[in-house]
Amino acid sequence: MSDTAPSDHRTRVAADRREKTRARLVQSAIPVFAEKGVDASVIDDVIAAAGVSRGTFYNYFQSNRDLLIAVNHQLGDELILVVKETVAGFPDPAERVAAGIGLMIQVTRDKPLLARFVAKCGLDTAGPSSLVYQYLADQIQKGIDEGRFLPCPLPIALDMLAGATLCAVLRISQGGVSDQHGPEVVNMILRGLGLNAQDAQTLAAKPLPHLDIQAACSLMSSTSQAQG
Amino acid sequence: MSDTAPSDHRTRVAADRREKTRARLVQSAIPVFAEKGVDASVIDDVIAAAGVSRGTFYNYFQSNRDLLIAVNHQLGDELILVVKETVAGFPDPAERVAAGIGLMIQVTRDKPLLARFVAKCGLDTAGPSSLVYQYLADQIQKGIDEGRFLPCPLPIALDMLAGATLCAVLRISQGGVSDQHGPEVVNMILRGLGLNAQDAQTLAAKPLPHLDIQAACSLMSSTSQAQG
Amino acid sequence: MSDTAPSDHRTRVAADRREKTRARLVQSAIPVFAEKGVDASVIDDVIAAAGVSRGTFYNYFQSNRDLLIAVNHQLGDELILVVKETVAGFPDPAERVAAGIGLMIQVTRDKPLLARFVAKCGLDTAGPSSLVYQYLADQIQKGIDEGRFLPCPLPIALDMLAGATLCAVLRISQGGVSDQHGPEVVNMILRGLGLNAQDAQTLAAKPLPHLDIQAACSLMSSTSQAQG
Amino acid sequence: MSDTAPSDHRTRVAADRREKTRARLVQSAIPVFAEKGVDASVIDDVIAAAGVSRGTFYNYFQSNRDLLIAVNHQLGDELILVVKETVAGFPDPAERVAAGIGLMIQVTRDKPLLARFVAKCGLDTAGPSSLVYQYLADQIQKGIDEGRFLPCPLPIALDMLAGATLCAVLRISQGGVSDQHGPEVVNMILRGLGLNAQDAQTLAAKPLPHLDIQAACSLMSSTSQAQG
DNA sequence: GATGAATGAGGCTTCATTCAT
DNA sequence: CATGAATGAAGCCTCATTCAT
Repeated sequence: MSDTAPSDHRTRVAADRREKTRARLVQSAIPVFAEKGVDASVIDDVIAAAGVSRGTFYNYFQSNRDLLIAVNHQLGDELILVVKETVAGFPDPAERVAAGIGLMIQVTRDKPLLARFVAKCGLDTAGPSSLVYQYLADQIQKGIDEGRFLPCPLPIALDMLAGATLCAVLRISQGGVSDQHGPEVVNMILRGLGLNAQDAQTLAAKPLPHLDIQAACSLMSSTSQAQG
Repeated sequence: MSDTAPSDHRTRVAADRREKTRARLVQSAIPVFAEKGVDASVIDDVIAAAGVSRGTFYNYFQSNRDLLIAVNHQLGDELILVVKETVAGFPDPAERVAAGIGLMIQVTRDKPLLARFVAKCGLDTAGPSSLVYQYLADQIQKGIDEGRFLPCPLPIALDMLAGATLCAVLRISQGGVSDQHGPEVVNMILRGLGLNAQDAQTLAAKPLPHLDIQAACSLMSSTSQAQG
Repeated sequence: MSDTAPSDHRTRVAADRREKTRARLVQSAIPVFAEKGVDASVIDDVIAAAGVSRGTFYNYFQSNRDLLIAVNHQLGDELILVVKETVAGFPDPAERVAAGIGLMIQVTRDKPLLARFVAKCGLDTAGPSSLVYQYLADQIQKGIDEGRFLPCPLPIALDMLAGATLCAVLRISQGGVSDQHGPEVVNMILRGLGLNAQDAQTLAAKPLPHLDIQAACSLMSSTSQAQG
Repeated sequence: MSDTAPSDHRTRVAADRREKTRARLVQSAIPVFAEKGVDASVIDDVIAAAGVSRGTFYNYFQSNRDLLIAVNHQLGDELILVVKETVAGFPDPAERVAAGIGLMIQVTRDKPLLARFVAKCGLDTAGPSSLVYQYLADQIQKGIDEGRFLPCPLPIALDMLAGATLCAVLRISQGGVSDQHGPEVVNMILRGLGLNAQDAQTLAAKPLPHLDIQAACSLMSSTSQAQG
């Protein structure tokens, strides 16, 4: 009967198991990178946290660096995707940017572990090849085209935006910032992009749309667990 | 006794030699940190470059970290001091900030080694305790008080400024940026701080004052040597 | 019962498949041993080449070593058997030895893979227990008894013979030897065994009988394939 | 006073220490290679035997292989040199070869450790670049030129000679050979090279000259110690 | 029988640091 | 003070072997 495709069954079961173990490793890696940084020796901690053997790690990742890339992909790209969808409804590119940055900062406020991860790994991680850069570049270009932002070379706008956000997250990860931190950062960035003070203020102060992060990001559950 | 004088002499000679060896070590460390980053294994390369023995290194620095701190102190603080003096003549705080950031970016353009060092070590290094942060905070506060900048929490302004500048330097360290890169960055930062577009543009476009960096920074000679 | 026949059939089919998989493994192992040597890590390469899973390997061989033994058996013993048959027609033991060694060297010339295998594994493999030693001992003893060879302790003759041949094969495996290499080696060995220079020369120069190696050795096909 | 050249003194003391440690490592390595073979993992045993730390090993040798090369150099080249001198007095190249091989075999009989080393590492070790090959090639060529040996390609003579000797040593290392083993091997080799049976027999039977091996070979003491 | 994920012992290598000279 | 050999903890990585499916 069900003997028809035993190899198919076995194959699928194996693939499932593989995927699960891989996910366990990636998830376990986040707090470790968050604590020790990009260049640290990480494998021992990760396999301990994931509860797998040393050898198993090397069945999935060739190195430290490989693992970091996987984590970045999952964290970074999943995050940007959900933010992107959430702000897609806004017709004004300036508002999309404002809400996008605001949401990013909000998420890191809610998930201290994530904040620390970004603080430790952000620069090495969020290189120009990442989705974040791609997406932001698009938005800024549109904003310039539509006359919302003042014309300027994209890289410079991106750097300002990314740099300011990164430093903000860094500060958040060290604790003790007010609820207004996010909006203030957004405000300043918008002015930098060329909005007048009034518009920047107004956009930055708008309530953020709801972000269903659990639904979108496989890794978020663990990050909140790990830090309450 | 008659021992006083010769002993003094010997002491002074010894102190001189001590200082020289220490300087050699610090200088040799810069390219190594610039190439390998903050967390890398560094001592072997440094002592090789400085031409001293392993043991000697530990006569001057207790550890890796110690050395990095020394390098940062020398590079960062010396740099900020000379910039500070150079821009002290401007009565307008906005212009002081503009010229200051412009000069910083200019220096990293002229000294690729320095750019790489900042790119690799900047975040770890230029913490809020550094002179840079102290000085900038002052300037921004004054700018706000004098109505040149829009009011905002200092940390946020500092983060934007530092983040944008750091990312700019990072980009410079990777090469291929135009001569207008610095001014554009300054322009955007000034707008972020609250200048209107016209003023920001004007200030950012002003020619930078001359910076006699050789005179001020003991380490600059080596950095330029190493990179032509 | 009526179960007898189908079960027999199934059994036979299963046994066939077993034998086939085992042969695939042994064959795949030859180039790996030839390249990496006796002590190297081998299993991964072998199962990859054979296209079977890790687990399957252990259904056939208990260990690395087991596999090597199987390969040796197949390669060594099959080879000696066909050589033995081929030279069985010669009445003169000296001629049997001459032709035997000549054929061995010829085969390694034609099959570089085999040469490399012998070069890497020969000493470990061709111990005194192997068929080769058994057979050669017989022949030499007969040669002594018939007065063709000078009397001497068998082990010494065997060592000289095996050592000279092994080194010759090693050299062949490194390439660049002339067609006369085999005959010259045989010539020298025969002299060592006690033939006079003239007889040695004559026997060594005789054309070798044809050896139908494909017919006799299950593994030869693959070895030639692998090396063209 | 003696303070004139303190650095010279220090330097020499250090160099002495270095040389001693290196020698300890090389010596300790011989029995390990002899027991475990060329390809084995050897470092742990060697450092244990030498009583140095893991790190120290890497101060002297980059790898397993490096160490083997050093051992070979010391053992092989020192041995060939002393043998060479010992037989230099004989005017007849055939006698030089006979005595040389005889001495080699004798030494391995007297030093079981050495025999086992050669047995395990000989083929990998005594490549054509070694002094042994160089020296033997010279002798054989001279023998041919003087008409003592029959003309033949040098590589073939070398291979026969080396192969036969190597196998003889292998057998010796397994124990239980008679005192006549050496002479018999020499006898057969000489015949192979083209001496007539009578001359070969006579030369092989001659008593060997005395070899003061302790005096010549720095490592011999330890090898005999280690094996009584 | 076949599969392949998981294992973990075993070996390798680096490098900050110490210390006798 | 300078030297540089020695240290050894700390990480890295491989691969023969097991075992649930």
